[in-house]
Amino acid sequence: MCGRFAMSVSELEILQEFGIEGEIPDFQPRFNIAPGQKVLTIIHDGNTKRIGYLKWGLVPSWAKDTKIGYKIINARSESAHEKPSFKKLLASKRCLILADSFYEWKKQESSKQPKRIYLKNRKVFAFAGLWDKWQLDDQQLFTCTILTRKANNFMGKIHERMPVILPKEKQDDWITPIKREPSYMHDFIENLQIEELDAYNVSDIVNSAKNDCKECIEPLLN
DNA sequence: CCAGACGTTGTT
DNA sequence: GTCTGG
DNA sequence: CCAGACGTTGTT
DNA sequence: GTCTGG
Repeated sequence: MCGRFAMSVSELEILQEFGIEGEIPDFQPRFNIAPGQKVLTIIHDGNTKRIGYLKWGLVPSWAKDTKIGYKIINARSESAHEKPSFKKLLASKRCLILADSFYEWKKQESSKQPKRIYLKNRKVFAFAGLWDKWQLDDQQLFTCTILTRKANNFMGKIHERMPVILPKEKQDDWITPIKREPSYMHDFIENLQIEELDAYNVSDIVNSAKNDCKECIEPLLN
């Protein structure tokens, strides 16, 4: 699963890495992003690639209220193409969710050790995400969820599952403004090459989402 | 047909 | 135990 | 994901 | 909105 991550690189690095023009409103590096918070994302609206924020935790357009969002922070990529809640989003509401690392808590006998996982090349990357727009009267809400898959060999040492990370050369493909068959997107994900990952232990200061500070991403000594 | 769920992870 | 907040 | 709250009525 | 269960 993926329930916490970081996006601590500079604005300039993001603009360059994802080929975006202009600037990012309210930009700030984040060290401890939790469900329910805004996350930096890129979509293609048919004309241009747009960078902006979505709230993490999917609230489908049909939801009667927004409470469901707290639960749908991930979507299983193995079955998303046949689930009523995700099928249509997979066809036409795909987004990049920007990150430079994510956290997993490895279970020990009686405790949990938080770990920071990042690309071996240490670059900023993109999770494969789905988004939706929810509306009721004059309220509207744009939300997203992170697709997951079975852990690869490396991640398996830490956790059963892992987020879907898009290799750089597949990012534009993922957000192409063309409607795709859900099963096509399922195969697309299944055939992705999983990036080389690395990990280190971090302080349990990261446990509390109130601590959005640099110490969260620093290697734990001893 | 209508009613009711629609999700994930981890744990039991 | 379950829900909310971060 | 984890942490922390979770309730009412009446009185101050 | 769309799918499943009855």
